Amino acid sequence: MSKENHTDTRVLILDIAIPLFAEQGFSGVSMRNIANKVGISAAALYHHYPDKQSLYLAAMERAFADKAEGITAAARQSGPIEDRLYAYVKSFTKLMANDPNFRTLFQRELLDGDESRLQLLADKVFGEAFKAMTELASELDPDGDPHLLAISMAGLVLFHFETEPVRRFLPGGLKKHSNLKVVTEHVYNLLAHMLIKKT
Amino acid sequence: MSKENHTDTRVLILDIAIPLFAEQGFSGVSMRNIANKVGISAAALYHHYPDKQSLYLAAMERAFADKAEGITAAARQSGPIEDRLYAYVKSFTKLMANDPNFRTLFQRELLDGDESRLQLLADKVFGEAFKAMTELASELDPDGDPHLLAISMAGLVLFHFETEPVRRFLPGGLKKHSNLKVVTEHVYNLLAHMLIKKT
DNA sequence: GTCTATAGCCTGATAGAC
DNA sequence: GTCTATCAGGCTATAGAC
Repeated sequence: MSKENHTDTRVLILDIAIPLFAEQGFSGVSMRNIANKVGISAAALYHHYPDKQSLYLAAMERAFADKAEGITAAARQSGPIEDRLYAYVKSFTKLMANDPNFRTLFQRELLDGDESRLQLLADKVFGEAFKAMTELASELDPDGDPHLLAISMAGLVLFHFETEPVRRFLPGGLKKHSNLKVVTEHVYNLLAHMLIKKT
Repeated sequence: MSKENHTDTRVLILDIAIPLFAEQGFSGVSMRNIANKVGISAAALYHHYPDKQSLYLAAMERAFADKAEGITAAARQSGPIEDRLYAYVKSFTKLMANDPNFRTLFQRELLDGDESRLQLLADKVFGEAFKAMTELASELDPDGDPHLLAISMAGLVLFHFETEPVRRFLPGGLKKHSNLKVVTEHVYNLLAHMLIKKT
């Protein structure tokens, strides 16, 4: 039916490569590393992907596919703005807490992504979700800059997970501080102050 | 006087290596890359540092030295809490805006740092500054968790710079959104809502 | 679709002359 | 303190058998 012959191996390779690239980055992972874990030779990898770059891009596409849809839906659900804000924070936090590969690869792309990869990230992964977030931001603070507030709303969540490995060495750092519910409540309460001020 | 013979070259190597490691990460930079830029042979590098790992650690130590002192001082200056909060946000934003190598290396260490490197980061680089931030957080929200709020206060600033390469592809993204003053005012206003609620 | 073998290059690191 | 030369091994990628 389709032009290409999609075998199980083709996808299996990506599912093995994704956590490897997340943990060690593009230049930290070799084709042999991936091949060994898949259980085939490095040469066989080249039957499925023409080169390492293509394999990496295919892995990113799979790792990033449809990940932000829950966030978009949460920010746009019906109901009072408090509920939408809470649903947004919860779904964003959930994504970060439950999919560490996604989060890590996103961080790595921010550091290492070239122009075209960043454009893809902005358009296909976060485009619609970010638009929904700016709409929410406009309601939260009609006089402010929605882009700035949307970025803040995202950073507020992400940074709690980004700093997880180092926080246990910082004063007051506890295990519960990476807990989904704890982060959700904290960030929601912080952002909800804007509403309290307005009403 | 000192046991080791500190030549200019020893420091020059680090100042060349720091931006390279920031841009391409540990595994993306070779000893030959560094040597070429310094203008010496790769073998000469090994006269100054026993191996690549040691050179990298020395580069981190130099890149991170005394960077957080301004933040500590700002958070602990005398005056009303509004002023201290503003001074903190401004000094943190300044550091992130003016020292991209520092910021990038910090992000990379969060991704790739092993236990001992993260401990060093927590103790020597951010230890005192983070303590000052938790004290500020306690004043801002006496009923909240100061560790959580301190993390939020940092993430709120950092994320605006972390996302700089991708924001121009997102709706509403403008050049001014990485501007020092714009970010400072935005983050300060956001955090100040907590004060308004309390007073 | 997978293998072995290998080309050609880059890697970290060392030896020894100057 | 820097050099050239080199080692041993890893890297991406290809050739060709099965």
